Amino acid sequence: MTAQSRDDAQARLSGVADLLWRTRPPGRRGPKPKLTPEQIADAAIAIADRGGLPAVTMQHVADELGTAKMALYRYVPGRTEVEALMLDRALGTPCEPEQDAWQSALTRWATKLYECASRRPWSIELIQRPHLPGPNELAWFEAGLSAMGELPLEGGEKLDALAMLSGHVMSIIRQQAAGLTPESELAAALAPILEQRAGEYPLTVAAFAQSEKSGRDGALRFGIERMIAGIEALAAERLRGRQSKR
Amino acid sequence: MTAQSRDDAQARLSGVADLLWRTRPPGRRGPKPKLTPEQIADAAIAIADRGGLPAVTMQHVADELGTAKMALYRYVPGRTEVEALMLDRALGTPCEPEQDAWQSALTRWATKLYECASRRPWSIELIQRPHLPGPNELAWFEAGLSAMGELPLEGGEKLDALAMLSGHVMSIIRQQAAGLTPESELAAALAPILEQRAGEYPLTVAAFAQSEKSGRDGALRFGIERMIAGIEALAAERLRGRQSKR
DNA sequence: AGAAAAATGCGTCTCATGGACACAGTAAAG
DNA sequence: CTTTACTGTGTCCATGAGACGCATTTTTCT
Repeated sequence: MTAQSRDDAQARLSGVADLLWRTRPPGRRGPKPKLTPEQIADAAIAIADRGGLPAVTMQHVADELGTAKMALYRYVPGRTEVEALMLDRALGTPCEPEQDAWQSALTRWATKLYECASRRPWSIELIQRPHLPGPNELAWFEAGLSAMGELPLEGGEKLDALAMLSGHVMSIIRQQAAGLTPESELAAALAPILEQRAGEYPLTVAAFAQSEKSGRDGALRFGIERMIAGIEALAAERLRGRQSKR
Repeated sequence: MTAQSRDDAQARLSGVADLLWRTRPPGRRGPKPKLTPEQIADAAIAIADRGGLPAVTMQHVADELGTAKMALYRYVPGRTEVEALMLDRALGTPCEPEQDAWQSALTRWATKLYECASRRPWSIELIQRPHLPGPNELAWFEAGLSAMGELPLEGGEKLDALAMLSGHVMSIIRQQAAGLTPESELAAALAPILEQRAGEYPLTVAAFAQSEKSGRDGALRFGIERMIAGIEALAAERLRGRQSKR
């Protein structure tokens, strides 16, 4: 990595950090700002909700707000930062943790994450690229850890567990956005290929046929349940180890 | 959806299908083609390996091959199709399934997938967007199903299990690409924020501290093991159900 | 009050990218 | 040897991110 590109990265990161975490001094002199970074983010979100992430261009955002494109750059260093703001606003604050067993708390956490993110499929595109997490993202993290309260795992393992669960949620949302429903064009294009080459992919063809017949739609739940069960097995193992040491 | 956009989608899909699944008639008259779609894909792969997906532009690919940009369009409808070819070539064919217990077979499958995809981080970016799967991608699928051979699950559940495992693998690769290692700029930018706001995110701070101290690096393995354990629990449940019915 | 300083709104330019189109050259088929 | 399908590529256009400069507006300081 060149010194140049490292400096660039640093500059970009501190720009994002300033916006997300508000280290900016409140300007004094000069004309009143007509906009705020938040308004810009909201406009961008509105556009993304209608036309997806690719529709979010500086021009469109400016049109949405009724200003000139270049005016936006007074409030936001560039497109990257707009996306960072969009993401953290879209995530929102996680809901309060109710006090119950870690199994149901974690399940609820993952389910809520799903509900929240699947309302804005573009948000997972953003969250899955390298980025500095914002306040809301960290709050979700904190909430997840809190749900695992008395679970007998190390800190690092809890982080891994959260990564596993959130990764699953996002992967499912992507899958749904891709439209692997039998009606989608994608499935329509794949069907004849699969049919023609059934010999080469016998298990795949069989599995899809069986899955369509029973009309399954529980990939999200299936994954969450298996993961919880897997964590439960580890926890049980740990407890057993503890007892035998005694 | 408008009729226009549906037709566009159809046309794009059939272009990809022709390339990936070779339904093209071999041309006869005229000059010999100087290139093949495969060469183009390989050039694009070389570029992506060096500079990531954004560096893959038609211009760069043409430069790499020593031809003019517009020459590429004789062999490939557009950028989308180049990416589809890149992906399927990058995936390669999955390795032969050895005959052993489904647990180790599935674990090996996921691990191989990891090794293969983490060599080319850009491939997960491609595989995670809506696309028509190519021969190699389907072969991986088939291999995964074959690994689950005698596992007492329905077809749909097996699909869900594969989605869960592959989702985890991809999520881990993304995480590593983002560089959440303590040396990365991203971590360096996050650290002071976390420190300053330790009060708001106590569990997060604690978990990261604990995880750094023990130097954990097993997120991939942790997830795979938990998932296998979770599937195992389900399988055991099924078998118990079967026996009690008898 | 008046001047200086600081901040804003935004027009203009540049550069990269994907892709449409046309035209000339080439090699096989009749 | 003409016809014809197919190839290589130069030209042109639309769209997007962003640098830069300038006029304008407020606040602060003398």
